[in-house]
Amino acid sequence: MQTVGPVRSFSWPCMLNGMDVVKQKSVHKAAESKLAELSFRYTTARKRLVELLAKTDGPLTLPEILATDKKLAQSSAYRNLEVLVQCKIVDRISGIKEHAHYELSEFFTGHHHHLFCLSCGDVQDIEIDNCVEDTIASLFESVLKEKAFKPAGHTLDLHGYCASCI
Amino acid sequence: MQTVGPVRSFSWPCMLNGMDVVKQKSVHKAAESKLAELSFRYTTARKRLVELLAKTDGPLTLPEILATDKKLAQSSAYRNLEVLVQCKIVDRISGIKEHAHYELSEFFTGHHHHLFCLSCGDVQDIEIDNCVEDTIASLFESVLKEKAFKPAGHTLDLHGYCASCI
DNA sequence: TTAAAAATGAGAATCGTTATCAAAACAGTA
DNA sequence: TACTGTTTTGATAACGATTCTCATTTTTAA
Repeated sequence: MQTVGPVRSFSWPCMLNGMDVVKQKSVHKAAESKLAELSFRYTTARKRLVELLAKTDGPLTLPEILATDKKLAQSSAYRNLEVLVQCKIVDRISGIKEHAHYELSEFFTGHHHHLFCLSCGDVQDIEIDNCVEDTIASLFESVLKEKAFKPAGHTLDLHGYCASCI
Repeated sequence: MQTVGPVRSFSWPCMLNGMDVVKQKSVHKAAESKLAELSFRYTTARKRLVELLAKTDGPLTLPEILATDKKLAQSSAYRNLEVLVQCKIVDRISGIKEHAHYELSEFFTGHHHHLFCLSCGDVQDIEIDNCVEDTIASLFESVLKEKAFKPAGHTLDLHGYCASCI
């Protein structure tokens, strides 16, 4: 069961999970070129990871990834996800519970945020209002003034209880 | 060296790190009563933890806590911090780097957010504009409508590089 | 006091993640 | 194609933060 989500208002190459075949191809192309920039190869194992994350709606843990694609070896998956994160192809979300979650980076999915289920540890994507984003951006400015701190990004995550845990 | 920070605009019992002796006493009183609610005792070890966190400016890791108070045992410190978190006396901040950070809960310190240093893993407290908070609150509303998700809190954290890592 | 319950602390165990290393796959060159 | 050096792989071991175990100590309440 794989559904296509709502269209997001970001410029190319912002794409959605559950993206169609044409878009998936450009994901692979972009991934390959991003890897090449750091002299990494776009191997079969790495392609399988990107493929899997591209067709999945929402971030996955490593056990979930391994369960979905039985051909992936644990140690290689960890190593390759690290490489993909380094090349900004994948984002790693360190959650509240045990396992980290992985998803295609915001380069592909567009800037978004997360819902963390405090009960089961599941993580969902959410988009938020541009006006909130703008406010956060202005917050950056004031932090820059008050503190000697060089901002590089932010996380605005909501914690609560997901449908299956309510 | 222990300084008193700026006054925050939250109702009692919002207090600051580096709080004075009188306020520290009320922290202990509140901690004791919160523990009692769940039938926990306010033991010496727990008091030492609260004392330490109350007089420190910003969240601490467990190694930092043990280094500061040599009388605390590692396993007991972990166990007691867990109890204190459970009683909402302490907040646990799972950072980007290895160790989690602990600080007095927002019940004592007021609602605030964090700066994560991507380089050294240090975590600082920051306060943000009420208007940002309001926007986030309204965000909750829309999430409630769109998803079957029961919100319980949020984190708005800035990632970047702290003064000593720039 | 005394008995039951809770807390302690040293060490062992757990578990997500990372490192190791020999074998396999690959790229470039002649 | 064969050669050579580099990258990747995957099984396994190691690591490290946190949690668990359990005998001992402390505390509570009768």
